[in-house]
Amino acid sequence: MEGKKLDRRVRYTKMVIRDAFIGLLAERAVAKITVKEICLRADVNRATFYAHYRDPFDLLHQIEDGFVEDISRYLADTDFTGVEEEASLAAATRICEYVKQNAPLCIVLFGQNGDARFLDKAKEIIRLHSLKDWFAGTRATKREAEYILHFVIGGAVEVIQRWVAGGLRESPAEVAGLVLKVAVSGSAAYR
Amino acid sequence: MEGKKLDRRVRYTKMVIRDAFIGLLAERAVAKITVKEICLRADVNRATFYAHYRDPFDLLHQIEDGFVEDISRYLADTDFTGVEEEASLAAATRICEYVKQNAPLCIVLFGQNGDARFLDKAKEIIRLHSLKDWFAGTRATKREAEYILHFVIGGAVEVIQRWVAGGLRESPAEVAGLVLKVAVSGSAAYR
DNA sequence: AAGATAAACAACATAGTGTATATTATTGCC
DNA sequence: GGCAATAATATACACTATGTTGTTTATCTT
Repeated sequence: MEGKKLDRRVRYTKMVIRDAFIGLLAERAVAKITVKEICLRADVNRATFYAHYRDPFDLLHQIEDGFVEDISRYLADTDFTGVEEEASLAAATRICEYVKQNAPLCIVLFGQNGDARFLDKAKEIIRLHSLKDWFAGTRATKREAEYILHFVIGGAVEVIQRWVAGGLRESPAEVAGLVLKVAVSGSAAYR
Repeated sequence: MEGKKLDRRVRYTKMVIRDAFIGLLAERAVAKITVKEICLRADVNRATFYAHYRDPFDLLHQIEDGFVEDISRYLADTDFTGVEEEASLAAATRICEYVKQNAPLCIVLFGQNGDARFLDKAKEIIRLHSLKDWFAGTRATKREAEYILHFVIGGAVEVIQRWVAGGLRESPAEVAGLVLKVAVSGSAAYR
């Protein structure tokens, strides 16, 4: 995406702004964070912030989009051929692994101060990567099938959120396994 | 909750402020809405706004909490004795009915400009009303059971969100039925 | 080393905030 | 109906963050 390598100064500036912002985001919501604060913490001139971002929301969205792009690429890089269910499990595990690897960022993005749009973006990515599998061989109507897909992804993301909030105590494989099991067989799978 | 009857003037003022705010919320997120705008639209003095609310977030949270309280009371008023699954279906249907009855408000609260915390509150309410049922007779560990519950509620709310966003085309009973079916038997129920 | 580019600095007009005061209008109640 | 209470208004205020601009300084690329 980023066509050319950036000037070291730019990279540095963006990094400190980003870090300062994420630090603040751990404390409160974006809406309560001012440009002034970010710059004070990052030790960067306010005009410099405006040279790179429109406002704190723009910054947040860039961070979010970067995350979504990364995870999307991460999934695209993997070949999920094989039995449908095995492939799905592999994909789910891989997502969980990515989350675990990027824990510090995920904690704020999925946490109390993250915004709803990010979650929607994340869901959409997962949706796109699992669509083909879920639509194959269903006897549900098209509309039902869509609702089911939304249900499953909504549930999956909810679980990942809880997993992150709880400190990532289970392994990625465990979480993925549970999610997939419930997604396929429902809560009855545990009765 | 509201102990005493309010002065007519107060009721009127709160109503116009609320309406003006919801109108604005249909256009953009809370963070982008100013007190000034709300007052201009509501034709109310700015000082009057501050007499009732700290800021637009406070207003939003009051609206959200009112919604959650209402739905909570709505559920509490209903007796859900009977077969576990029947009772769950009745509760789910009732929630969907409530949403449909309050469609204009739900569209903004569940919509693009709603905040993540509201969804969390809503999920928590549903959780509290379904906890007893889901924890009964499971062979899952406690931790697994909690994840499953979160999964199901996350999925259910996701479906309701889509249902609202899509214009409430299905009946409450249909939506509730689909949600419950997937929750219990998973996507495999439709294979 | 030289030219290019980005950051720092400082200054500015603007807009919204939150609060306080005096004034006017409406309400609830005897 | 009249009156005390209370809410809303009009207005003014200091304050803070915003977004922008022009200039200077530091750093990068070649």
